[in-house]
Amino acid sequence: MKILEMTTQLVLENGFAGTTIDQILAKTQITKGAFFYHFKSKSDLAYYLMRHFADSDMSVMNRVLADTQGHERNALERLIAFVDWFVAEFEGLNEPYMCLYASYLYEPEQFSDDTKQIVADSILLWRKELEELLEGAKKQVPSHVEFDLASLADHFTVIMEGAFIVSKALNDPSLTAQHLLHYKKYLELIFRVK
Amino acid sequence: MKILEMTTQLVLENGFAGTTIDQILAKTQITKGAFFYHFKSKSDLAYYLMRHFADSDMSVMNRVLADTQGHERNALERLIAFVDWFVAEFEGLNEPYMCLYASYLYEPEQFSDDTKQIVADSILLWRKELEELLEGAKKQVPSHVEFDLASLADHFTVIMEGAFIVSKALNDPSLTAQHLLHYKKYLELIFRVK
DNA sequence: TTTACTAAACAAACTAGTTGGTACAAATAT
DNA sequence: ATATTTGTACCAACTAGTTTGTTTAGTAAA
Repeated sequence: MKILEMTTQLVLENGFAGTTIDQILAKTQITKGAFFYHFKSKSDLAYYLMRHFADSDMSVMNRVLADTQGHERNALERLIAFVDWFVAEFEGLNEPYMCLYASYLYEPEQFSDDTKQIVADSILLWRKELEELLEGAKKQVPSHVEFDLASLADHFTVIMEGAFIVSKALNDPSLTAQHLLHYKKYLELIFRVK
Repeated sequence: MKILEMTTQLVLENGFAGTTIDQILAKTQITKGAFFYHFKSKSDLAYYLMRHFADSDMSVMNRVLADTQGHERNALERLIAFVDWFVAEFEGLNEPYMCLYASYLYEPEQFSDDTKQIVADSILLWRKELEELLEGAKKQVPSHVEFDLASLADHFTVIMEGAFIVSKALNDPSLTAQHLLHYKKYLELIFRVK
């Protein structure tokens, strides 16, 4: 929905508490009446904003999983292709990407448990899917280095989120892709790819 | 200062825009008169809050740099000892650590350029010091893997910041140390330790 | 006598949310 | 086939409460 997408932009710039309904009205060109027709309250908006963001995020993840399914015979190649997709995606940006999960996590008192649960569930879904990719690679190429599957899966998300922050701090969008390449290199070293 | 430290806690829970001066007065047990005696405005507070946080951060970094100076003869050991210090530090926490840099970066419109510059400068100081540690290690143990010094230095900060977020999302303080151990393992693989 | 406050009242601006209405299309009744 | 009702989507103006910041008059101590 247009309102949700435009408001997400405002929230990423001002924080949720720092975004006023009047700002949303000015940006989306709707009236207060229309706003409260669609949302019971500002905190109701917070919930739908996060649902929308998480839905998009999950659908990107699933699309990339589907797109890399062609590599089925080679699990390690598929894992690398998955990471490469995001490298390419973030190489194409000309301003730092920002994530609504992180935005909400840095003002947690503003949100209901329901809303925060969406964040946790989304991150656990990234863990689950990456864990499967890693497991496949591990079976195919028994690694000489020991590692915990879930933790190495989370490490992808950790690097993404951290890269968004450092990119933003230094106003250098290219950093995100660079740090994903470190994750890729780490995997290659673990699986002793040449 | 007591006010700055307590207010930082409030800001990390509510965001800066979401923290009211009345909340600060309630928490610090000072009066409105005292608050405006110390700070010209709320945005003046934002600046001193960040200065205080960055000063603490830089002094931790410098203390750990000094503490690991005993390893001078072995640059790689010193680098690893530096990382290990933070692993130990974050292993000892029983609630997720949160960083004011990230907090400010996720509501950038709330702050003056001066304030945001402190964040950028601090991150660049981490880069500078880690770059030197990495350079020492590289000279000592010419690595078989190619890497960019600045980027691998930033990668430490990236992993820290990302780990704070994932720790917070899953409410698992132990994750931060785990992900720093991934950075350590990555360095060991790059420098073919073991 | 300057520094560091306290207590309380106050104002101007802002903010979330309400109210009472309109426009219009689809469903239902006559 | 026409009239009436119903529901959806919206608007403009208003209200109640909050928030930042000021002011004033006074206290305690170094």
